[in-house]
Amino acid sequence: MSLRYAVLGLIAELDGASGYDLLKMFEISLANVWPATQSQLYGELGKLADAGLIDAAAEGPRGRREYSITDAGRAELHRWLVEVEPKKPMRDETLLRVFLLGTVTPQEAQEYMRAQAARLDDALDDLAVLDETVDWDDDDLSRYGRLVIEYGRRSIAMRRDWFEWARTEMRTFDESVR
Amino acid sequence: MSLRYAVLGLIAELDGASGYDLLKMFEISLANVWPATQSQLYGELGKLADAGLIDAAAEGPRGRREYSITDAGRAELHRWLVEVEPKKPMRDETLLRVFLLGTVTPQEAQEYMRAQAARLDDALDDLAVLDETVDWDDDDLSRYGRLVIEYGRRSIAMRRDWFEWARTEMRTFDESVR
DNA sequence: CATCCCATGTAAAAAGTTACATGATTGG
DNA sequence: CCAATCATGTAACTTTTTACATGGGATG
Repeated sequence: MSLRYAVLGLIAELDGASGYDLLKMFEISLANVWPATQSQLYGELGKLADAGLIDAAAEGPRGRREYSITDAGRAELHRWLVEVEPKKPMRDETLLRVFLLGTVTPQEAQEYMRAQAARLDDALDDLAVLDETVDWDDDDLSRYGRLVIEYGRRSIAMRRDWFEWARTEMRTFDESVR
Repeated sequence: MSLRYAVLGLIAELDGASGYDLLKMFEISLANVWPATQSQLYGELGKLADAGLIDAAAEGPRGRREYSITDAGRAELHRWLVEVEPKKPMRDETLLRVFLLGTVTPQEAQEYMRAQAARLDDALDDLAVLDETVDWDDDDLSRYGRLVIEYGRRSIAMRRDWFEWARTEMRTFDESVR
C-alpha cells in the first residue's frame, strides 16, 4: 500500500504535478527509497482519483493532466504517516548471497566480499559528487531529501565497513577448516 | 529470481531437508534477509525439481519429501553467486515516511522521529538477547548466520543514530520557518 | 522537419501475500 | 485420546516488472 502514499505525498508537496512530473521524482528523488515504474504510477493516479483523494485537472497542452490533493487525501496521508505502523519486510539480495557463501570456495568468497566493499567505496564517491552537484533549495522536499541522502551515505559506509570486517572474519573460518 | 537461489542454496547446505524444514529456515534464519511464505516455497520446490536443479526423494513418513541438490543445481547456484550482479531495488517504508514528513506538523514529525529511534533501541536489545540465547554451531550456516546478525546489529545502530541526528536537524527547519 | 522530450495508457507476466484445505504422527 | 507439530498443496488476490503502443510540442 505504500506506493499509494508515496504518490499522494508527492502530490501534496508538488501541487499541480503531472504523472510525468511525478515519474521524474520517482526516478530522481525516490529511486533508492521507493522506486516505481511509469506503469504503476499511472495506474495508481487513476485509483487515487477514483477514491477522491486527488483531483485531476482538465487535459492541458500534450494531454497533460495536473493533479492536486483533496482534503480527504490530505487527511488520509496524515493518518498513514502518524497512525499506521511501518512494516519492514526488507529483502537484501547481497546479504542472501553472503548467507550462502559457504557453498563456494574460500577464494571465491573472499573475492566476492572484496568486490562488494570496492563497489560500495565507489558508491560513496558518487554520492559525494551528487551532493556537491545538486543545489539544494529550501523547500520541504529538498530539506528532507538531504536527510535521506545522509541516510544513504551512512548506510553505504556501514555496509562497506561490514564487508571488510566480515571478510577478515571469513578468513578465520578457512583456517579452522584447514 | 532470488527466491529460487535462496531455496537452492539452503538445500545445498542442508542436504535432505524437506519443504517443512526449509520453511523453518526461512522463518528463523532468513526472516530478515529473504522472507518467503509456505506458498512460495512449495511452488519453488516444484519448479526447481522440474528444472532438474534438485532431486526429490520418495515420500517418507507423513508425506515428507526430502530434497537434495543436483550437479546442475550446484553449478547454477555457483553461477548466480559469483557471476550474476546483485541488484538492489531496496524499498524502505520508514525512509519514505521521512521523505514525506514535511506534510505534517513539526511536533508530529519530531514525535515520529523520536518513536522510530526508540523502536530501534528496543530492536538492538532484542538482538543482544538473541545473540546470547542461540548456541552457535560451527557449520557454515551458523558461521555465516553470525555475520548476518552482526550486519543487522550495525544496520539498526546506524539507523538509530541517524534518526536522532535527523531529528535535531529537523528542529533547525522549524526555526527557519518561524 | 527531424529529433528529443513531454505525456499517457494498457497488456502480460512474474513475484509475493493471504487464506483455505487436508491429513499423519508424536508426546503428554 | 487430544493437542501440538509435521507436512504438503492450491486458489485468489495484490504488487511489481517489462514491454508495447501512441501521439503532441519545442528546438535547432
